[in-house]
Amino acid sequence: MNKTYEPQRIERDLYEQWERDGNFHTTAEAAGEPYCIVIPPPNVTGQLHMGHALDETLQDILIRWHRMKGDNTLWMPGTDHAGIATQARVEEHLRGEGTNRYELGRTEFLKRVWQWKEQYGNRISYQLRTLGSSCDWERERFTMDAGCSAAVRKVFVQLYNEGLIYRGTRITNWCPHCNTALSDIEVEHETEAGHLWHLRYPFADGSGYVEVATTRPETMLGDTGVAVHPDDERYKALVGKTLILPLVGREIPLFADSYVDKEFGTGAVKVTPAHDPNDYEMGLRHDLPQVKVIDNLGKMIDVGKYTGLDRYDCRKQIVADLEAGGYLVKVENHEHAVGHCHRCHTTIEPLISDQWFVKMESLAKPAIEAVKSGALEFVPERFTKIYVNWLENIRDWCISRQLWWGHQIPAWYCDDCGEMTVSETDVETCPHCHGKHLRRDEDVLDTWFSSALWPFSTLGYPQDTAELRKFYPTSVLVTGYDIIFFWVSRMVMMGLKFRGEVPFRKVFIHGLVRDEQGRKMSKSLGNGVDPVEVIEKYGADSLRFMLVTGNTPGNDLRFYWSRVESARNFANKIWNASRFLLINLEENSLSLVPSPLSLELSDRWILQRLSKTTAGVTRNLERFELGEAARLLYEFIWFNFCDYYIELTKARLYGDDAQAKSTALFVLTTVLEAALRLLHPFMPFLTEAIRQKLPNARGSIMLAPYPTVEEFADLATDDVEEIANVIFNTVRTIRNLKAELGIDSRKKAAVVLKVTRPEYAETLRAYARYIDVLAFAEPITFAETKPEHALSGVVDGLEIYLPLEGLIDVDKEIARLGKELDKLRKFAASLSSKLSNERFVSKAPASVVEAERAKLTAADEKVAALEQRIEQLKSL
RNA sequence: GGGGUUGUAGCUCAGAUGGUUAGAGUGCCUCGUUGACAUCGAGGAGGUCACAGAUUCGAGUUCUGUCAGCCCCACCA
Repeated sequence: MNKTYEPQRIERDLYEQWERDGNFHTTAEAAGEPYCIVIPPPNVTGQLHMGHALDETLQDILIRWHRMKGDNTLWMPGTDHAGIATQARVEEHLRGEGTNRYELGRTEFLKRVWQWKEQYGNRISYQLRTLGSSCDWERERFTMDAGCSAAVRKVFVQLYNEGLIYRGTRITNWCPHCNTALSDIEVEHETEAGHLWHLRYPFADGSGYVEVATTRPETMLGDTGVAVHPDDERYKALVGKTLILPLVGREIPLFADSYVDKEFGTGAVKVTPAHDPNDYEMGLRHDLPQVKVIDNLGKMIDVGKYTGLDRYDCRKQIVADLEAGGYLVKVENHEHAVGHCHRCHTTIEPLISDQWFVKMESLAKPAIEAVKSGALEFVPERFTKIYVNWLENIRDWCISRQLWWGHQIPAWYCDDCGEMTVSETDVETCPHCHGKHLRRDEDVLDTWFSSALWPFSTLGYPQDTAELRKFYPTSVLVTGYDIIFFWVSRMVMMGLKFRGEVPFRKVFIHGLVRDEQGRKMSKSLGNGVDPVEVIEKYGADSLRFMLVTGNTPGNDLRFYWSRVESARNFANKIWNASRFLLINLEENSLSLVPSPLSLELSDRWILQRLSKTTAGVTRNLERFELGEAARLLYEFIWFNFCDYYIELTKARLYGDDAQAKSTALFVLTTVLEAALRLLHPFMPFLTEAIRQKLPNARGSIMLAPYPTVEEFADLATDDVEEIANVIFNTVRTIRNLKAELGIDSRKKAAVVLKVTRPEYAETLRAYARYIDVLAFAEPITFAETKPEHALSGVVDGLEIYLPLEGLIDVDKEIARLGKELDKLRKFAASLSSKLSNERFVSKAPASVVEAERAKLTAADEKVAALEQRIEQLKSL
């Protein structure tokens, strides 16, 4: 066994062993309560980033914990076809080859995307493996595999038949760069510094003009009206008159609509129904023509000399021309929210086009009901509100995308009779006219449409499979807060609609991983840390431990290399503690179970601590407080087991008493083995590697039972924490005193103890050797008197003296003790004032009052001891 | 314009149901190479828990307000 833990040497082998042995796999028929998590499918051609690493780690912890608990545990893996992202990637690649998708044609292009998928599709799965993710890889799915595609078809057709999917001409968010429509949530609004142009629109009869204000002057080419508020006194008399659109010469009406805000700008709004969602609505209300002046690529069309200009170049030109024509009144600075494409960040252009939509209202209602009834729970709870608020204000979902990579919409148009047919199976003959001239709708579905079905499509839907019956609803969904709207809410709606039950009982939400400065990790900033690199350097366990500790559910966390190192140090500490045990086991080929078992104080203490740690870890896992659970383990292993317990076994291990030796080895092994099992969900590789070397363990740790308090009930019988703490406090005090005098911590010092609390006397005498060992003291002397030339300290129940004739500066010692005394007196005073407060004594629970009294007694004892001591020193 | 969230040691963060003299990691200072571990051990400095009120015997923890930061949602041109 090497002196340092080297994860690189073992992780791959262990993972392969687990996978080969089928440890990740389960069946619907297996024993145990079903516990299932479906993975948030990463982009099939993407690569692992820190966000995945966090997401996977949390899931793997829950999965491994439940598997060890004996549940029938399934972690369903898979990938997402990621329509726009993947298509854009391949298109970029084609550009490098000097071609494009239009040149290739749809069929050939799709072939290329599938090839691309074959080439890069496994990368992410293998990267997940390096993290230790215990997914049931035999069941790996893809959103465009046959089963998921069948699910998509079935759901689409049923929703269409029920009137919940419809096709319509609407104004939608359009990305001129991606050249497709987007749903509302794919648009990111950002406030930008822009301008407000005030323009003059003259009346046709020459009786002056109306001044309008706009942030987008170029759209004036498509204006078909000007609107004012019906109650606006400034314009009341003018409503109904005709205006002449500058530069164009078109006659447009001045009309009244209550949408207009009298206070904003001039109170008059130019109306461009084809290029603004609000204007579109007003246009419908007032029967205005829709004049389209911007095309799908953001270029001007059908506008004379402006035709072909990019929308922003056109803006400059228009403003110049308006100014030249005397139509520009003024330009103001104006901050306003502008929509950008969620993927490429291009400014969104609202355009009128034919799209497919899902009617959301009736689907949203049960999804809201699900959280109100408790069928679905968010962890942390605050995300419930965000979810409900979004669903309550939901608008129809535009699901068609003008892409080629994705689930093509199953709708066919007949060129003979003009009818449309929506069908689960491909249509070759028009059911209306029996014509053969059918064209399939070219659009594909929003990627999130298939993701919405993920919890049941991966379990076999539309087939009625054993898995679906066993594991649906799944137990927990683990995901970031950034996709609650995109994904979580839609899964809930679809799950309720098509399975009649929520897709998961709980949603465990986590935050984003940020860089050291708290910035979001992003490609463009180049500040992302590659988890694969972290794993190569420090091992998966260190990365996992770093990701899960030091933060709290739902909150963002920062990535620090120093925190990875700290986790690595922890791994190394465990490695070396294990090495210590293994070395000693080897040197003592003793029976592991001593007979009779003769536990001493330190054994009972560590077993008690193990039992309490088990309870704490379990409680925190149950509450999804994974970081707290990990912290408890860290403290137990490092501070209790390594710092104290291991040190205390050395006397026995290096001594001659075979039975004592055997007991120590037994307890060491028992505690370490249990701690490894407790830690396994967090650090799977290290714990497996070590446990395989232990004599009292067989089989993989991942299939071993998770520790319970009951497991240690026979060993951890009595609570010895109080006396143990007295001993440890004594140790700390002696160490302090030595440091005070500049004595090397490893240099042995003589120590005299004066026990003031009789109930401690016997135990302290019996275990005084613990103090020798931990504090590097000469064998302890017990005395009834206070040695004169000595440093002194007090802890509950005893006084401590380090006799150092000749080395003690009495005045300095008096001053030091005086300071100590002051602190104690203050503490005692605050306690006694609290206890003399009648309302405290009468209203606080008896146990609290009792505890405070005990503290006061102890403090008073110490005060008295210090006072005596100071008097004694003064009299010298 | 709504909603959420954060403000605790130099830095990053923990602190269930209100009740130890408020903790950890990291950084800093002083010591330390007898064999589990220098990826370590011992000790230390460092915090009026953003501010102001309220509730309570008791508030880092509950409530209200203020200030500061971050995030999400939203069709004022």
